[in-house]
Amino acid sequence: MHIPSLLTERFSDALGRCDFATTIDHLDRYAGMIRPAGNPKFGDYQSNCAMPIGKLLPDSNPRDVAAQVIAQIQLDDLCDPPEIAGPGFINLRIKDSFLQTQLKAMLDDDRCLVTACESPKTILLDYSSPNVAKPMHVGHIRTTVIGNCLAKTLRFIGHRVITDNHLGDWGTQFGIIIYGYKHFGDPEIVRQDPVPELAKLYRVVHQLMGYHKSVASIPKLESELEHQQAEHSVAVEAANSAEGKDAKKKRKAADSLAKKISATESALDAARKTIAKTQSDPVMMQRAAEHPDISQAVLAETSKLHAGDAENCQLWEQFLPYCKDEINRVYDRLNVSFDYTYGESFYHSMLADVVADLTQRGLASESDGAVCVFLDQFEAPMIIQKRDGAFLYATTDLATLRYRTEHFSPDEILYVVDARQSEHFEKLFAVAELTGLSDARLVHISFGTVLGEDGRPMKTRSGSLIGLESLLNDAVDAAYQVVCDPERVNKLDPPMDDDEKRQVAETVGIGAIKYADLAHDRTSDYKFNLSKMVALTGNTSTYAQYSYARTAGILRRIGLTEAEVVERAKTSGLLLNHPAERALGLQLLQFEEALQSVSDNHAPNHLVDYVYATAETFSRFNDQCHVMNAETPDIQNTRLALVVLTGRVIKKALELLGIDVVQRM
RNA sequence: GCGCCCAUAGCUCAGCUGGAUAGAGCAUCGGACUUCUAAUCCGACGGUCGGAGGUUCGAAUCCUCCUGGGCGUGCCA
Repeated sequence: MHIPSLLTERFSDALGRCDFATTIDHLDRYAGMIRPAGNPKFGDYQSNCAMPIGKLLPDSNPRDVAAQVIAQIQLDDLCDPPEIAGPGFINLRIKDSFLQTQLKAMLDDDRCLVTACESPKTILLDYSSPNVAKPMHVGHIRTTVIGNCLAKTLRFIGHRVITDNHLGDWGTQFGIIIYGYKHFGDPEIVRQDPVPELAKLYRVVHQLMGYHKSVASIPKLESELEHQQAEHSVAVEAANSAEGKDAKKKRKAADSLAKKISATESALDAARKTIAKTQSDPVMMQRAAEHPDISQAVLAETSKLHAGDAENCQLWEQFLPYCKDEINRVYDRLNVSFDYTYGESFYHSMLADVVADLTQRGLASESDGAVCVFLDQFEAPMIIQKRDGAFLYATTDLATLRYRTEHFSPDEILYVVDARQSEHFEKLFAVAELTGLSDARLVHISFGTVLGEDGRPMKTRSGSLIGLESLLNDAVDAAYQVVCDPERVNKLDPPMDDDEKRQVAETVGIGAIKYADLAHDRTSDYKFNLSKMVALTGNTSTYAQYSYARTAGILRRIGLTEAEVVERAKTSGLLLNHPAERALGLQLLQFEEALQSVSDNHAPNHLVDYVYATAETFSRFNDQCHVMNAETPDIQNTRLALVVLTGRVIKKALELLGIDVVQRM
């Protein structure tokens, strides 16, 4: 049920019958100018087509155009008589009888009256794609949650969706683990308890690498800082002695130097912290002394792996399943899954061929020892093979694109990846175009950064990234505080046992993080605020989940199953008597509009907005329209039907967002 | 230097691709529970949409410039 589409058809017909039909091009563009009414007093929808058409006609005005359209349009079954307002708006109010008929039909439809799209496409979604062997952190939330939501929504709309988690399973992080295992590992412990042990080995080697890197960087940073400070004082003097426009310019230059100084200072600070962390631990200090060239050694282990060294390949094969277990634990908890998990390693054998192919066709060429694809639009080329012969992620992405094109022939490929990589994707898409690698529509679904309270990318106090699991735990703990608040829980009969409490806390806590992420516009950064996310009030998952629980509670209380409610409503019919009933009914029929908008714009926040609006409309209904004390049986049946439909729609919408519901909370 | 992105209420954010008086949520203040869970509902307060021009019936939205922030920028991913 997509009411604007219905209205668009009617307007299309009407416009075609108007006097100006032959003089105006693209009439359908104007027919489609249907929007929800800006204000309830104007009705439910409005058409804005008369204004632009009026502008195109020399001896006519928008209100005349609107009058002519209204004279031609056939809307009797759908709307009350349309009204012209303001400069030429056509205001439309949906007939109650239409809403009632549709809601009745909705009772029998497990798709909540969302029709499958007419021209399904094959859409491949690339999302999540963490590096295995490395703990998942806060940065993985967005790609995972947004990708999951888009995949579910597009699939529900009727597209053929293929999800592929492009794991980083072939990079330096494996060199790290292999090195750690060889030097600090205990085969027995790894055998018995592989997942935490490998994670520990990763942390140890990573810390040692960080330590040496920081030690090496300090003198450089210090001299850089000195240099910058000298430059700065010169610049300040120059600014002070200059006049007019010149002074302003020089002042600006000085300010930009000051900014560079503070950046260098914070880099120094971070390096010192890293060093201090290792220095405070005698065991680690000794290891650091014993492994001075650890970074190079790790790279060497990685190269050996890539070159097919027997021992390293065997270790990689041994460790990979455990690393996958580790991330799968998080996916299980997030309730996220993929059709395919071809990691980077899967494409390893195809990389040389990609380079050879492009070189042979004259599209790639050697430059400074590296193999590059030069693109007119970009200053820097896309490098596909390093001077030392190693391949890069650009190479892997090309190989991946070729494989996906050959095996899935997708109409579209969506890459759900951080906005900071947009230039990489522009280049990748340009190369794909240049080389004819794929005819699919390639889209970078970019997203902003998760920031801390201070507006800086979210980090722990010591400067490291925040682990995803601990974040989830915090959210669940916070949710538990709410769920177990005795004042609330005591109202429930029968009382909640510990098991149910824990389950509700898990569902609410995980939901809170996902919901808050999806609620923001995909492309903007947002500040992560746990206490707001699990808050009891406002636009949170808690509110939506609570609304669902209320619908379930009403049915429980009245002692009827969904099927029984549906049966009753079908025999007695649906009559919208109260404004709150009507508002809720209309809201429920707008589900497809929300999903369409998510799909058109790859914008999950539009679905969040819809969920919130639905929950809000239900709360208002719940406040004003009592079900048990309804004046007549027919009124009660109508309200029960609305309760059931609301429950279904909220549950389905949350499901598409990747969020579960509970029966009571 | 070059490129991309951003600036909306005290705070956190929307704003459906140019439409009517710019909206939510927090926060603040004031109302509403003998009734299906008050995690609710109803009001009030709060904005020169960073600034200046331009495009037109009409601009937070499109164009130009300015200011202030963020990110990226030849061998990491």
